[in-house]
Amino acid sequence: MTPEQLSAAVRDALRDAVAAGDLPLDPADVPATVTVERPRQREHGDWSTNVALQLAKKAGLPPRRLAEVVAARLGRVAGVASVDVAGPGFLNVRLEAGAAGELARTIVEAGAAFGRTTAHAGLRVNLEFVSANPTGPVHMGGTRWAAVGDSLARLLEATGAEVAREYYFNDAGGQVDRFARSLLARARGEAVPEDGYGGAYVAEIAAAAVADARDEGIYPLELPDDEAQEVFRRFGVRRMFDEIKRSLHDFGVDFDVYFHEDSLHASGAVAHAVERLRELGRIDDRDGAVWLRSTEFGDDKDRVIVKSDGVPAYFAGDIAYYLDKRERGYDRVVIMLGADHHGYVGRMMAMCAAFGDTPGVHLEILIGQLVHLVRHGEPVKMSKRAGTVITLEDLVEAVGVDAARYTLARASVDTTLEIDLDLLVRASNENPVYYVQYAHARTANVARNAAAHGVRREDAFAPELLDHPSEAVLLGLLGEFPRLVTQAADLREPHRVARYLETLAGAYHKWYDQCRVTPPGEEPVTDAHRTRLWLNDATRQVLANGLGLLGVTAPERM
RNA sequence: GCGCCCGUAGCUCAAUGGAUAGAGCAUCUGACUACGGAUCAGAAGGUUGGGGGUUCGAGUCCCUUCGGGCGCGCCA
Repeated sequence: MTPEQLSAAVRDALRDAVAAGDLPLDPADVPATVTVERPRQREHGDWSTNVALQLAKKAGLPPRRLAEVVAARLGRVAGVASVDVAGPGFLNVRLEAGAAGELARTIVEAGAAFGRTTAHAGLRVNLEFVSANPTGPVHMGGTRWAAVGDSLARLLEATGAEVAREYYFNDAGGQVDRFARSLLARARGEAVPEDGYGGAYVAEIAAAAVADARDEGIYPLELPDDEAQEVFRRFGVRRMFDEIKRSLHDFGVDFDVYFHEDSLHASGAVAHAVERLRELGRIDDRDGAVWLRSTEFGDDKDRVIVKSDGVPAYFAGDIAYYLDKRERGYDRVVIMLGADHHGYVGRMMAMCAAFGDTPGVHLEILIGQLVHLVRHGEPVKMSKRAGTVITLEDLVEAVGVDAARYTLARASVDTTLEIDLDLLVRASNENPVYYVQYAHARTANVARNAAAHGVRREDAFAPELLDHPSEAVLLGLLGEFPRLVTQAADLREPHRVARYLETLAGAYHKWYDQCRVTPPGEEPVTDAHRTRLWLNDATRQVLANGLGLLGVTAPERM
């Protein structure tokens, strides 16, 4: 019996009790879906619901009385072994071993599809993340978003949504000019300007840009400053961007769309967006500039979108970009930003409302806290100027893709994450990812071993034999997976998947320690062994599916 | 000054308003001549920064206070 089936059974018991006149409730007050959860304490049963506590006030009954009425009816449902009323009015349900064990076959037969839902079927989501400027390699903040964002995309896809992963390539404006000047200086063997970019990569990119230009018959070092700078801007940014794309690809993250800020201006999208806002009456012309009256939509001040010198402000690009995404047909525009950009949220939401959309629905902005690095017990000071930035590639080189992605994805983005580089490098085997991966490798090993000893799934499936306490725990966790996926997608919290996998891996290791799939020595193979192989393979499937949602490999051997 | 995020075990972090706040690491004690010991069993470790409030029930919601991080431009 799945939790969904149990939830429906509780609801039906409530409805029947109301219809029979046993409960003084309006039928409309019976919730369509009753929340069923796994109690923390095992003694509280396989599943628990607080529905009696929630309905007590409406029914005008003490919660326990109401719970007892439901318990009497629920106890007669096939597959339910017992129902207890506990504490202030919780209903604690125990399932019969056979009803619970059936899940093992359900999972094996569903395969990779187990955990996929239709919760967001039909929803078109545009998910923008990383979007690091092409003036340097991806640093830790961007790396965190790469891991979390890609995982969120996978989660949304698993719940039926159509997701576009998008990267906003910020190639207009002053930062890129400063980068070009730095490249030029390095190519000439000079020091970079005061406001420029340091770091060894600048010289490397500069050299590559010179080579790329030469291939097209251009020799920037023989050109006057302004022309040379333009050459470095063009070739240098392209090189840098290729580097960024490659490092993300090696990290397992590929984008569907790389959107160039430049193109918004070239295509007239900025002008189009301003025109649209003007039609809607959201625009003021003041002091020679064009303003968005964002204060009418909750912003703390109005915002300039075209400066008095006629140049669009940076914000104009974001406005045009948002409108462009909406016009491309996305129901949800989700943008992931670092905490250092959270001051931007107010004007973005105001802009969304100014277009007549609903902030928080059509536009969603997820703020992730920064990643702090520690080495030798001291915070690592990072400076783009000094070139002491720890990059995505540094992290991968230190611990590998799996451990890096897992470490970043297992914490809530609300947490300012602290990563100790010494610990990560020296004790990388202690990363929880190995605990989970080892559980998967172990399931594979158990299956190999079973095959070698003639334990075959197709010979028997007797779920009532999965009656060991560790099997009840394992089955309960396996049954939670689809709801966990939906919850993690709804809340935009991929870290819940990682935490779940750690719990599942723990339950599996414990089960492995207590229940054998292959009989020891010369003992005969029984239906219990064969049925446990189903459970082993079901666990393997869920571990693999879960790791897949995090973009982490599920190894057969370690 | 205003705004957002955070404060939970020695450390890094979990916990839809639910029952006795959990993992990993670190520390200590145990377990295979049995499917891989990257495992398992156990011990120890907490006034969830402090104080009020709402609720049958608060780490979670509200108010207040302390501490930390980040932001508040006709920069991008």
